[in-house]
Amino acid sequence: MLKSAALAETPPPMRRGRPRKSAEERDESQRRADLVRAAAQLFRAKGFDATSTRDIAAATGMQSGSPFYYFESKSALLLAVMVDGMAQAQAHQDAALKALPARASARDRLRALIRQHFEVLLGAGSDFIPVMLYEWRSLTALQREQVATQKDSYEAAWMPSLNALHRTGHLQARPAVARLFIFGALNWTVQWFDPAGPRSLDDLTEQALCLFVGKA
Amino acid sequence: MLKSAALAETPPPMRRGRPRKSAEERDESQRRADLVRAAAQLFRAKGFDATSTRDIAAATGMQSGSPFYYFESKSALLLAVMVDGMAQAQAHQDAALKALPARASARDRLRALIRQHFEVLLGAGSDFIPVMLYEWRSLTALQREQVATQKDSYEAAWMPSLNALHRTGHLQARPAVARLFIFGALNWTVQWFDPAGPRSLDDLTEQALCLFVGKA
DNA sequence: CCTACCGATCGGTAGG
DNA sequence: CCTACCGATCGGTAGG
Repeated sequence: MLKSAALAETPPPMRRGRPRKSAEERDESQRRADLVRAAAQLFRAKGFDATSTRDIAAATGMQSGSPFYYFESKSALLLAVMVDGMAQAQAHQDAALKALPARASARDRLRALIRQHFEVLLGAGSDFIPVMLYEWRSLTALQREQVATQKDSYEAAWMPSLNALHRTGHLQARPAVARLFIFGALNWTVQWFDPAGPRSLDDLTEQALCLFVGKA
Repeated sequence: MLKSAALAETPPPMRRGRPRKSAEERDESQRRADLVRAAAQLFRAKGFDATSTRDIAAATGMQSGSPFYYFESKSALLLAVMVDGMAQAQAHQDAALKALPARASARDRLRALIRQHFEVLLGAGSDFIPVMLYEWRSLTALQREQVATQKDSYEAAWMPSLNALHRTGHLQARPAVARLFIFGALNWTVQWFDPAGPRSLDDLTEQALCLFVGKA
């Protein structure tokens, strides 16, 4: 039962009543979350294939066979990293849009989207999305569909802003292709951005905005 | 001797005199090129770690141990793919720039650079550069330096055009950051572009140009 | 180049 | 969750 929940990755049921989980349940889901976090970090640092389930176990303080108590396969663990990551990214994006004034301009909306995307991509402890971007290949076709649905919904939220900016002539490429190029430009930053370097995420955001839709 | 040549990856010496290579030498360098091409294709399709040297041997019609007669390690084979790929890309880029009219505008120069980059990235049988872009991690630090030098030189050729377009106000982001974003946008196309799809490389080029520096 | 082989590592499982 | 283990695969080598 725990194992199938791991696959479907639905958040815990959140019933209204008081005693939600026994102590053991909380322990188990905590251990499970530890595994996902350690996996995300290792997959990002060394790649999926180069990371052994023993590495992940050790990073979580377990013995070699124990991750398979929580996940039915190494690949299910990878899926969990991606699904959790996309769910977090979507939540952040929703919050960022909701925090915007109702009459914010398309430019301001795009800025907010770019800024929060950088946060999720380059912020401290953000290994989930980079893993999703660079380890597609290691998913089965079925798993890929599942994550693709989340990704499509995440990216679709950008289209209203892009369409509006295209209408006003600020975005000069066709919005559908522009979206692909823009995500490419932003996602590629994980290859070169140095959090310890001189550039801030705010600066990066402003430069990206200038590049795609010009100044002011 | 063959092995060290494989590491340094210098093209065959090309002496002036007549009998350049014996038949065996030509055979050997042909077999070597076969290995590099097969490796590039497999590394791209399945990734470096998921490709065994046995896969590569089989794709070249050899037995399992034979690739090690030509390359001292699997990693040396990966390096060869990248070094050969960058050398080809650089040659194409030089040719594309030389084919331009002497008084071509900065916009035309950038268009030519983008167009030829797409060719090298997405054209038929172009597995070398995608491998270089997505298998960095599998190189040793020393190997990485070697390829980085080639890549720096390749990308440096874009700066005059970007600087000029910045001066005239067509490129609104700082050229140094713009270059990073632009290569991200272009390189990311290997993730989504379908050569069998409706979009042509010419169309893609024009849309990219519009996105970064606007129309006309 | 092939044949035959080695040592190491890996994902995964049984049984508790 | 741990212990103990299996079968498979892999990079690489010796010896011709």
